[in-house]
Amino acid sequence: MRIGELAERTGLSRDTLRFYERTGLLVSRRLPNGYRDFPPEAEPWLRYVRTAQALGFSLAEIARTGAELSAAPDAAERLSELFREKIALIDARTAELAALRADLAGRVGTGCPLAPA
Amino acid sequence: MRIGELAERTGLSRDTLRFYERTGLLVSRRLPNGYRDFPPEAEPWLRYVRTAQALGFSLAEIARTGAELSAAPDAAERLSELFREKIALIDARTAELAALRADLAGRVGTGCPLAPA
DNA sequence: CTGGACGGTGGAGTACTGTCCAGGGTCAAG
DNA sequence: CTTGACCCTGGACAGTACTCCACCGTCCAG
Repeated sequence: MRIGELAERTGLSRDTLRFYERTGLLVSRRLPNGYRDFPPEAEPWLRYVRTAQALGFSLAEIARTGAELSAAPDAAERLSELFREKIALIDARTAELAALRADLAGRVGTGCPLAPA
Repeated sequence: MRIGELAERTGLSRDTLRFYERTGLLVSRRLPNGYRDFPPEAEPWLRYVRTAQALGFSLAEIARTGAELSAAPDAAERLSELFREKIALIDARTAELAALRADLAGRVGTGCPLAPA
């Protein structure tokens, strides 16, 4: 698939996709005319990238696990493992948010809401 | 309180505090010798800044609400309101994370974990 | 065979959030 | 009066994640 189609499917700009390729986050073959040719997996991969990014990972970190992944013989199992790690991270993040929420809720309506918790 | 003390109390660097002041996130008086003199409220305020930052607000946005706040006659009530807004945001964020978690959990162990959800 | 959509490259620029440094002033203790 | 801890300023630099641009090639429809 060429860059325009991938851009439309993922909602990312062409420039962003080229940028991702430069940083190793995305790979492509080249067509005889020099155009990039992305595999169909690029689309779900980019969805995953968004997820990881939303969890606070930098593009460099995501690229690193991506590279590690394509080198692994048991890629599917490794990826499942990554997903489990991300789930644990989400649970931790959720707990942090709950604590923050409790802290803020406790301050609502106090005379001096900026006082130390 | 001088910058060194505030830095130590908040765990931020002096440079970061000066940077925050430049961007309007923090205000200070000056001592006769030119040293910054921060009010005691600076410390809880910076804790609040951290919270807002963790929720994804940019420093500029935080500075804006801060300025608005100190201009408001009913500062305490306005701040309580801000807290309630942040709580709503936390709830939304938590829901997003739950959806993300469900998505990932559904993909764990599938033969092709990168396939569209 | 020309126009327009699409693709390529290299490089500059942007916004944000700091971090570091040189050069210099302030102040209290010894 | 010197030393050391602390403070000041202005400005350069860094990392992240894009975004935009000029200039050029490719390809297909009419």
